[in-house]
Amino acid sequence: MSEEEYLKNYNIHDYDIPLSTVDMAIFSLIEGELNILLVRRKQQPCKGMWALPGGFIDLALDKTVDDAAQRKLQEKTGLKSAYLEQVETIGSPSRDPRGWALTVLYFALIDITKINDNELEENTKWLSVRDLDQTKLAFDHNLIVHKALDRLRAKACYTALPIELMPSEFTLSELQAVFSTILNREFQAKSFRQRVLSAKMVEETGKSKISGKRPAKLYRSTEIDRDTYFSRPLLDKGS
Amino acid sequence: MSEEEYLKNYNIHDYDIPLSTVDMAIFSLIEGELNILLVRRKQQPCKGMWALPGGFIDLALDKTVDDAAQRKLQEKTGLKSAYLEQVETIGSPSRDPRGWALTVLYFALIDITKINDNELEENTKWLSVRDLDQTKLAFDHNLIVHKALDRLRAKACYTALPIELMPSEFTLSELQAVFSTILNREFQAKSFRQRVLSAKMVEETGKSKISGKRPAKLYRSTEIDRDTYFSRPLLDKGS
DNA sequence: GCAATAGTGTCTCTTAGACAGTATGCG
DNA sequence: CGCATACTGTCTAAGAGACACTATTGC
Repeated sequence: MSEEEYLKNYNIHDYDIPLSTVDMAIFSLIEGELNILLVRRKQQPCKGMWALPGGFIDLALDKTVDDAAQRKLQEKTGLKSAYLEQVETIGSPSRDPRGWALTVLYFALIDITKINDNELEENTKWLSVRDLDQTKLAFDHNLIVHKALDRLRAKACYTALPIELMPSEFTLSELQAVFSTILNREFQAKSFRQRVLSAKMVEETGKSKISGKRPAKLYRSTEIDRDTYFSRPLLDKGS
Repeated sequence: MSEEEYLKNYNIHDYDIPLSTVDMAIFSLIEGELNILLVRRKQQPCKGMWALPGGFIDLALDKTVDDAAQRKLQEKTGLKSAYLEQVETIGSPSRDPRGWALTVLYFALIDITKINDNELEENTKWLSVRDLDQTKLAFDHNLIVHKALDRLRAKACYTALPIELMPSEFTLSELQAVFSTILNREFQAKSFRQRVLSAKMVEETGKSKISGKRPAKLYRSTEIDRDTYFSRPLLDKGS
């Protein structure tokens, strides 16, 4: 049989295949806390429960899996661009009552100041990651949100990824506070500044932020930051 | 409508969903070279071409995606255990002529001395990764094998992962040679030994390997190696 | 002894962390 | 001025790389 004949007779609906979704762990910083976006499920299954934003890959709309993630991000936040990274794909027959379900988990880091509150859909809320363990989410979302968090924390140890959570201009004290929040440890101002400056992860804007006390220089992120590593990792194995 | 009613009426075959596969980049060391396992496709599509081992997730056999990867590994190599890591999930409407196809890519690191050659299926071969670019593989497998290689190389910069390619006992000179092969750079014996020993990635067996010249101490991998980081990465950004 | 491979002593350089000290704003 | 926050000077310690050196085998 030729490939052509084979394809003519091939019908995907003849096979049992998993249902395929994308789930998004969308993180932002609100009042110094790491938050994650949740949506209340409007439809069965798990109707009424809080869940990660996500949904089926749309074979007509999505040219890649990343496209599906991008589309979900835009549907829920209105944002066309943000840092997006695939974390892991999880599948099992028991995680969705409809059957063997496979989901591609992404995390997104967004600058909360870019969000118009009126662009947020109804039945949508930000939850501090501190409160995650007291919140029962739909499906296995409690589990997978931790996978996304673990990835974010791991990457924060050796890259400047948390910069993606910042507004376009920020002070180094603010950035240091963000790393402290994510990694749950304190840093010395001297060595923190040395790290991010010598790795050229940020550059001066020339402007300053006047906030009552001594003005702080404002920085912006450079282009080269996503896969720029610290010369030594911010070891955090202990905590 | 209750969840129960909803599920009763739900039929996955009513929807257009991607076909879902697992692909395996199985690496081993043969004569000091990193090799990858390829199989010649027995069936349409791409019949007769060399491809990564892989196949459909079997909803009856596989309880997780990792199970599917594990099953494929065993079918092709006979190995029940090996280091297995999910790399990335790739999907698009064009990568498989049968339709929108989603594949979960894994890499496996195996100790070649554990393979019985007669357990290898027919139409299976090891290819040196050096020769990959001269070999046209089925589907987008040239592309995705590079994703697996990139992951392996990135992890070799900061973890002891290449130990998984070694036999159960090995000398530090041999291990150093493996890192050199993978990362394509030389290392100083002094600092290399210092790194792996101080990170407690290996321990002495008490035995020695007599290979003509001065005997070399034999080491085995410790339990803690997979996510143990070097205190500073083996920077390799240049090459 | 010699060749070859295994493994070490020691110096230098870079960088993280500690911590005290200086700088610059406001009231 | 005092206070708070921003930022720096300087010392110490750890670890990586360079490289010469020693160690242990077979022949």
